[in-house]
Amino acid sequence: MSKIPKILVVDDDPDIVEILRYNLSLGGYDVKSAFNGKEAIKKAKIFLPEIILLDVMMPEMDGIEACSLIKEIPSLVNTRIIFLSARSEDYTQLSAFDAGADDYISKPVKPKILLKKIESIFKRINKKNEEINVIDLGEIKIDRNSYLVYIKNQEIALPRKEFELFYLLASKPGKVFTRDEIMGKVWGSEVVVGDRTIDVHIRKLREKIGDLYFKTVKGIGYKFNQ
Amino acid sequence: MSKIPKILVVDDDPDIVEILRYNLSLGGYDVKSAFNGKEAIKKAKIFLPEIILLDVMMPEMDGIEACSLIKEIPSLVNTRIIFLSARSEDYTQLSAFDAGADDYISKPVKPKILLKKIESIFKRINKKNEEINVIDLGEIKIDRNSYLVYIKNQEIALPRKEFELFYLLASKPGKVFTRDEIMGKVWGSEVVVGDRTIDVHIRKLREKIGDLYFKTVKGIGYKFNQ
DNA sequence: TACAATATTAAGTAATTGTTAAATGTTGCA
DNA sequence: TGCAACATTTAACAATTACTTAATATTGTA
Repeated sequence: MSKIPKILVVDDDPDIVEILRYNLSLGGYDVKSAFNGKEAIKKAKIFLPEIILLDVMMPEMDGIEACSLIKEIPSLVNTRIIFLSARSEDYTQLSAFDAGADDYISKPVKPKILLKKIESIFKRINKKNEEINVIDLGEIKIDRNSYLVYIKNQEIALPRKEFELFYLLASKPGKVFTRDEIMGKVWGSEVVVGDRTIDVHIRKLREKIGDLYFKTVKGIGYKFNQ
Repeated sequence: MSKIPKILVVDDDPDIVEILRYNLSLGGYDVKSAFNGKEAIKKAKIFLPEIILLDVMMPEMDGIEACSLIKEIPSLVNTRIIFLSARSEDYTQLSAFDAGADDYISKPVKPKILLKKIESIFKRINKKNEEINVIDLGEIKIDRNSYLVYIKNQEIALPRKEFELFYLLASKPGKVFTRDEIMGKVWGSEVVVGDRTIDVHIRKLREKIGDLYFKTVKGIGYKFNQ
């Protein structure tokens, strides 16, 4: 599923391009480069990178303009753009974000920070692609954006663990989730909590959402029934 | 609404001034010129140009100094300054941007590039003035141009951070913004401030805008509800 | 039935957020 | 420059909410 992540580096200064390219390659990314806005757009269309590192200041077409144009290309709507800026003042940031930038890094770029930032963006990308933010089962809706649950159009707010548990079970109605599975996905595999914890949370859901929806499968786990 | 855009050209070399003036006039701009930093400031105050083309190297007062001074004149805060530099080395760029420059063009100036850049800057200016700078939710209006908020037609001035936070939350009513998200977008992903900073700002907003609008989603973040 | 698994409570513990006031930074102006 | 006004951040503590546990009751099934 996961191929090598692609990054396009754009800066008019060949030295900077080289430094970035070197560090990113070491980080295991597939890197290509461009030296001005026009070239960047041309290459981006073909290369289809997940991330573009874009210098703000470039002759001919500056980064902000390039960013605006890139954001209008359908095949690149999901491409994240990170600005490289010489200063981190408000003006630049604002223009950058107006133009559709997703983040920025100030020069001089420190390799560690760069890699960390890139990594966190990829994490974000993958997370976003995996998760569907709204589960809609007709009578019941679960909305990750607002962290709300709607039962027959009535709004219910759930605490985090309850929400996550509900979200998990409702993601596949009818499927039995084992206790281990629930533990791993809602609590994380490193957390150690007692056996009754899950039961208590199920109980709260039964209280708030409705008893009938949650079926115990003794010896195995739980399932959600519509 | 749109009158003829005004540009002030500043260079100690009369030939360059003449070339620029000629080309910009052809491009349909209202052009005036100055031959040193002092004269530039004097003329800018009266002429109120949208853009100033400023040579970096000039006798008496260099472009960077002039730029700093211009940026301090209230009536010229929105004026964009473009540097003309003989070389595109990092040092010059850095100083220039520290001084508040918005862009630069390296000499020799190619007319086509110049006009394109000027055009793109005007585009940006106009875009900025018109565009998404106003959030209108009926009872509540948030105007980025004036940094003012209107609640039931009552005007409220907010400090920058409070404004940015409010603007962010109100940009997607109902959406929960995680603390990380808020941190990244309002404070910048490189800034490190304590945990309570966001809470304090939320508190101020609740005080000034209204308690009900801002909902805490414990363990996740905050959301704005209309 | 017996007993292992789950349900139910209430209470304890932990984590997160709210509230202040004071410290620190900024900015504009005399 | 130095002051004054304001903005921002911090720190300490309070309040709230979430989560877990422990004790006990109940249930389902071999």
